[in-house]
Amino acid sequence: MDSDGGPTASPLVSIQYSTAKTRIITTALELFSQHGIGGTSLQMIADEIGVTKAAVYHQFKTKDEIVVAAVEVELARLEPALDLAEADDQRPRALTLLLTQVIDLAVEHRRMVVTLQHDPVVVRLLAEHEPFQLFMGRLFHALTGGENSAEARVRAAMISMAIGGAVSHPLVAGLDDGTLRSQLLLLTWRFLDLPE
Amino acid sequence: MDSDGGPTASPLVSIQYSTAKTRIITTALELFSQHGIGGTSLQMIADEIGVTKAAVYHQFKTKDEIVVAAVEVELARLEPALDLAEADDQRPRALTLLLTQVIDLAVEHRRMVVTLQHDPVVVRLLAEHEPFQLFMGRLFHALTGGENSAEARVRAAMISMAIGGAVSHPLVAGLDDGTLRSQLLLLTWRFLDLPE
DNA sequence: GTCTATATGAAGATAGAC
DNA sequence: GTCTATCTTCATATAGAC
Repeated sequence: MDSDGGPTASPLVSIQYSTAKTRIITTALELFSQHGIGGTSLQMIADEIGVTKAAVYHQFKTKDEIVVAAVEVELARLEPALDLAEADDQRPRALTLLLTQVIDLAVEHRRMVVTLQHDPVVVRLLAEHEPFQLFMGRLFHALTGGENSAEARVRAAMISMAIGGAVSHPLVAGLDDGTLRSQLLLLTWRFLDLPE
Repeated sequence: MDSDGGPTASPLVSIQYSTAKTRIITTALELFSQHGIGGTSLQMIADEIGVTKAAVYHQFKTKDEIVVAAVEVELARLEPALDLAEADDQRPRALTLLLTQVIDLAVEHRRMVVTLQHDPVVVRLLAEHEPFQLFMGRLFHALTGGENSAEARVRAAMISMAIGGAVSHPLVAGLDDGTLRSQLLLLTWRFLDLPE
């Protein structure tokens, strides 16, 4: 698991992978969301695809590299919404836009979100991998509107955890996507005092 | 890791453990919060205490049993507050009481909360271990006030994840306990429209 | 309650052939 | 791009002595 110098840097922009790499990433994401990252072995990924471990290692030198690529693919989904929010100079509207997208994506990818937000391996990679740092910085800047008070920080932390955490909570497991989305929008707007 | 029939049932009331067991549980909790459960081996626990793996196995037959005991110890901290909330027939006051305690405990045990709320192993045990199920049922009944609408469910999920998730969020890592606690109280009250 | 010693399996990772 | 074969390390777990 631990490589010497950590994963090599790569930008957080939609990269084109070979079909073999793409199959591994897709499979890995599926398994990560089911078993967590620590609970997913390269053997499991290989078995699911129907190849050997060695074939997987031919595409990615370490497990960390697979995790980075997988997290990158998922995070990249937020990028268009983030770009839009940053381009908008009217604060409430930009925030509304961003959160709508975030909630849509979170609901759509329910099972994945908990891994991305809380898995210890992802947390470590987020801390080590500079492109992730920059991206999270942009995201939270957009969320706080540049404010840096204790209240702004706690509010941003709460709202991102509330959305990301709620979608995979047992209490809402029975709700269909539409209901969950509209309730999340409603309650998020109320929490942030945004115009509805 | 996987035992045949799952961990044996045991009630969620403060149980007295032998000093040897207590030492293992305390050490395990510390290591779990640092490395996650999957990232903590019995060897690490044994080394930290200064005994051998076999000595640990003498106290707990499987790793799952250690995890159950550890989670039980942490969850049990919420029990007095939950008892009080259930005994109170005035809804807003009971909820206020419960949440104040929850926030206090979450802030005090910041690093532990993320593991308890999101580690895949804990999630599995919560689903398998009946005493946990009952306890979480009580907790969410108290949170929703018995209401069962989609809005009540999403609100309860959001608020528990917002509190539990925010305390270990990088954005608030620099805040001292007092500041974090008061901001969480403020924002939680506002979110739930409770009297301040 | 703690130890030594050991069984068994699976993990991450590599070498080299096809 | 995939394979077989192999290496190393470490995990959970057990047996039996002190």
